[in-house]
Amino acid sequence: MNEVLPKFDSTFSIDCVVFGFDEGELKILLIERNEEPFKDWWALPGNIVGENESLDQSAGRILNELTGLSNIYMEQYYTFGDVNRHPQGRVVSIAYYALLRLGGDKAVKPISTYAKKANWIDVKDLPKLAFDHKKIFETGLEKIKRRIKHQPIAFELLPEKFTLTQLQNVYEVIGDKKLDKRNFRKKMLSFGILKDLEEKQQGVSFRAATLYKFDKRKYAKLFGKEISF
Amino acid sequence: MNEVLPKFDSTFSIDCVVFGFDEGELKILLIERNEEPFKDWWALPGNIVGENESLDQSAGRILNELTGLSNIYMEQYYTFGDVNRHPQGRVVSIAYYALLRLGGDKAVKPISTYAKKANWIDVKDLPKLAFDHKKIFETGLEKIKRRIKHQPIAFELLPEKFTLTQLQNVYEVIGDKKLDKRNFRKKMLSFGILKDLEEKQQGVSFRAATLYKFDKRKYAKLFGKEISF
DNA sequence: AATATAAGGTGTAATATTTACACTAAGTAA
DNA sequence: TTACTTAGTGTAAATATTACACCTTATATT
Repeated sequence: MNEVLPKFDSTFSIDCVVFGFDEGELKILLIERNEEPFKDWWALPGNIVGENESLDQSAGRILNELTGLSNIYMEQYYTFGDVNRHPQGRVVSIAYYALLRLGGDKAVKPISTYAKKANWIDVKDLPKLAFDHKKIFETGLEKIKRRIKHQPIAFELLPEKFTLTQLQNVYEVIGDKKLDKRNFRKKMLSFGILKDLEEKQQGVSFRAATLYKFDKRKYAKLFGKEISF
Repeated sequence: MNEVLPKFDSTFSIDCVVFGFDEGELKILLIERNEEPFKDWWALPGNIVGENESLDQSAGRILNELTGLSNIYMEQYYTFGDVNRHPQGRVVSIAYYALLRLGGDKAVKPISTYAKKANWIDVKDLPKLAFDHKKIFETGLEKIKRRIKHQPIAFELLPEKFTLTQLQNVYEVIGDKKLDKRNFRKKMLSFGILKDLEEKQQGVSFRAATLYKFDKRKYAKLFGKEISF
């Protein structure tokens, strides 16, 4: 930065790819737009960054307005800045993905005041999206596909207590590949980052599975050692 | 984006961490600032994004102005947007790392008109940096440390024709860890992405090593298979 | 021309990891 | 009691990783 700050018509926004996992399906939250441009189109939730907000704060706010939840797991992953990506002017958009637990106790219902309509939609069955949101989504999906191989993000998509089969399911759906049950369990348990809760699933037909939770402390101690799926 | 675009005093810039590798040392390009704020401090090369420039174009331009080179390997890796990161107003900065070949035929000399002074400085011996550039640098270094394990970016730091020892050196310096010569060669060659040029180094004292080049076509064919160091 | 020097280049055995594969156990529902 | 559905488990073969030391080759020196 070698000049005094020049100003021209430009601004920046956040767009969020909010992933949720439910019954073996990976979904994202889409909203139906109420305003031009792209009125009535489906779009990623997003908004302009406030004057006194950091990017992370802004993303957190958007997610909170949309879901009522705070402390959602969230990572910034790429910034989209093509000149003409927004028909009304230069808008650079910083993209975040968020991961959240759909299944389990409480289902997440998008808050209707945020947009005309908001729905969970299976990533395999997405409608056309406004702006360059298709590209933003695809980049985000690629990102979590890579990241799940080396970082413990799968747990963010599951309820706190989960079964090994559920966990395997997350890996299978995101990696788009069936995995061997015995090998999956052996490897996953070998990392030593799961805590056996010595507790069984409730309210299922048929044999109940053992519940586990992700052990953050033990994961932190791996420091440096790579986990790899 | 649900409103008409609001405007307030804000802008965005690009900052670049330009890595170069030479004789076993990993360096970055720093400039000495000529203006307030942080006059006379060392900083990452960067600039405001032009009105009609995409982010990638802007980063390319900055690197071209600085080095005279185009087609430098470059990746956007993170966007920094804390409210007070720039003392003169809200500036969101999109960070890129660039990798370039210092060694070999032609040394890269930073162009002096770009800044009062520009130097290659060993990453192990960096001065204090302006703004939040230390954090930007550290994030970038982390990024390439991770990325070099799974993507063929090491070659970008070497001349087109290189020896296996030089390549091993890149991995050792970036990974901050000595590697076994025989194992390194075995594994690297096993990927089948290096082309043996059947040609020897010139002008070295002592036994000349075989030269290789990175074979992009073969790498592209690996599609999906992961390379892993 | 003989010798010293410095880096290049190579193989193998021990260990660890990954893969492929199929049955029994447990709990629910009819 | 039986049928159904998912949970849970072990082993052998193949592959990948690690640890490790010496000879080769080209140049520089005497």
